[in-house]
Amino acid sequence: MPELPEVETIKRELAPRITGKTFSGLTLHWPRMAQIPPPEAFAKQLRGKTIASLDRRGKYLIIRLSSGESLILHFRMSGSLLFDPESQSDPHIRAVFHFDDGTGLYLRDTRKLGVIWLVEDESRVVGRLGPEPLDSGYTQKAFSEAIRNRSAPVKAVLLDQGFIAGVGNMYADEALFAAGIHPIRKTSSLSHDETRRLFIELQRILKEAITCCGASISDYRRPDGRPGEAQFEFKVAHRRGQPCPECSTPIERIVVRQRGTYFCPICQPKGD
DNA sequence: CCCGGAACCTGAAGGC
DNA sequence: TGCCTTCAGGTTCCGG
Repeated sequence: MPELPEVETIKRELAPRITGKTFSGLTLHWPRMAQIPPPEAFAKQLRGKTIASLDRRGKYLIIRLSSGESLILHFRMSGSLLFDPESQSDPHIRAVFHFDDGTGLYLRDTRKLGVIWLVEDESRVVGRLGPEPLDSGYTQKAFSEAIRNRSAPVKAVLLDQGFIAGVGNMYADEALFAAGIHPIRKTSSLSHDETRRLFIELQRILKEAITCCGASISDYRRPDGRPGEAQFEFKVAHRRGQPCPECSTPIERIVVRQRGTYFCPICQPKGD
């Protein structure tokens, strides 16, 4: 599931390979992925345009074109963006972005939930996102003040893309474990020290996952097809029943806001 | 406003 | 072994 570290990895590894290339066509095997413009107009609008730079906002990959437009992709649950893959007839390839030098970008997405846009105004797509957790301008003080103004379970607030951009299920669980906070604690009840620890640990977890090139727990792959390795650093995420690395207590799984949530009942006390 | 739930999807896993 | 059900989760939308 591509979250911030996975999309950041895609951006970093893809940028040197495709910057400067010109789109010559688009094959949409699953047309419904095209949001704006509609599928029948997408290829025509993209053809002939050149890639100026790559960027990321939250879990969105932004491919900026020299025309001023932006090609934006969201991988949702199972998407990967492969550059000239070995198996170009893979049945899970849902779209192919062709370049005029014969190379191409292949969007592989088993569950067909990924979406793409081609827009002049990026804010139509990413305009409601909250701050970037690794933005140097986003301070621990701003995070702490904002999160204490909410009253929902802290896990739910971390997943709210309008509160903070790019944090998904895996890294929310890892950050809460590292900060020693139970996922269903109300944010309004968190102490100043707890919100400070949460901010610091969230940043550390995300940075380390980027260093590991993301987590390949299911379909996610890097543009060259190799898996990431951040999943080997997980202490609670997807580790139900396995011993906590700190205290050996079995990791538990509960459901918070319809999402599987992994935590250590000893290291992350619920309190009252 | 806030929350729960459904829908979108398919492959894997679990139950009997 | 095999059929059927459930689950997985990012986002959006709908209803209470």
